[in-house]
Amino acid sequence: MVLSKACTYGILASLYITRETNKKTGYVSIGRMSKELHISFHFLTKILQELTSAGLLTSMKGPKGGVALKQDAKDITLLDIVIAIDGMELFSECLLGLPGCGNEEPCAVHNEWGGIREQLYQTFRSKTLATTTQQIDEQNLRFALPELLDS
Amino acid sequence: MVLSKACTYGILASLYITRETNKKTGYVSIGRMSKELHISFHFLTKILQELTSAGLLTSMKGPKGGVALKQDAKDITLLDIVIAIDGMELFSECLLGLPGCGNEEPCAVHNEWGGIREQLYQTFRSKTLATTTQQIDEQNLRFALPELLDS
DNA sequence: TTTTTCTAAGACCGGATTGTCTTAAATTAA
DNA sequence: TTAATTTAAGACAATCCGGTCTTAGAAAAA
Ligand code: FES
Ligand code: FES
Repeated sequence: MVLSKACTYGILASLYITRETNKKTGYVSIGRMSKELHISFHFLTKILQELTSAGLLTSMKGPKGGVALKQDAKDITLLDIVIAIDGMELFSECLLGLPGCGNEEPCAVHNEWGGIREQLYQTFRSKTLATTTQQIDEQNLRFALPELLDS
Repeated sequence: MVLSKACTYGILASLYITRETNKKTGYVSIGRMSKELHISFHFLTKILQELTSAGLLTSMKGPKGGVALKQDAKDITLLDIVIAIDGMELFSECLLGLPGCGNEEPCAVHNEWGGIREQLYQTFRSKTLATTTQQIDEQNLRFALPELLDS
């Protein structure tokens, strides 16, 4: 898996928060969010805490509490979220697992991987929460896990 | 990590076997290989068994035994090795972890990820053990883990 | 003030991956 | 035939990740 599950959940949750913020002001309840995205409440809470301590979200306890974007949606990129949860490794590591990926000691796939990795980086960097939620609305894109039906 | 550690070891080992085969004929000792690549002998053995049962390698027990390529080095691609160990998931999964990646129900990064994923696929597919070892020799590329120095 | 509704924090468990070890079996060499 | 060398197979431990649960603490509502 390219991104950890925690990271994908963090992205989906951030998009959800952005969309809710567009509708009404105030904090978004984690409980409600976990139900609508079909993500475990406690697990989601842990992930959002990471985003909060990374300075991307703010939180408020108590009734009417929840989480909210700390910055404007157009100033937070998907890259910010990826880095906050998974770190920078994806964008600096050798595809063959050799230590110290770089042009000094390239491995057999370094040339190709360097370019691909850069595209991945620019993709995340160019997508802000604002532009991405706009695309979701305009093109009816998916941004939530499906309801899991117990057999 | 994009590829599992087992998968990167499998690629490095396959390249090693190919290079040794170019020098002399016969089987390549796993014990010697594990020493030169600095990969745990038993772990490497397990990985090579997977490649053997996938039909990419053959093995022989006893003195003068070891592993050898089952097919010609120009007929085995890095993609064959990746698929044998990690499977096809990398090349079909949604970057945001949503089930059923496809054009019918795209997520917010599907367009970009689709192209990037395809480049990754074609990179592995276009590199055979023969062409890759040739590049390694011509360009002095890395293909082994560094010796780990115990502090 | 008291209760209710929330997030914060962290202990805890299960499964997958990584890595080690032991034993068995096959082949060669003495 | 016997001993040495090598892979095969699988048990086993350690670590990480995903996920659950419990308790604490803050804020609002009653
Ligand atoms: S050294 Fe391997 S990808 Fe850069
Ligand atoms: S649906 Fe997400 S990458 Fe294809």
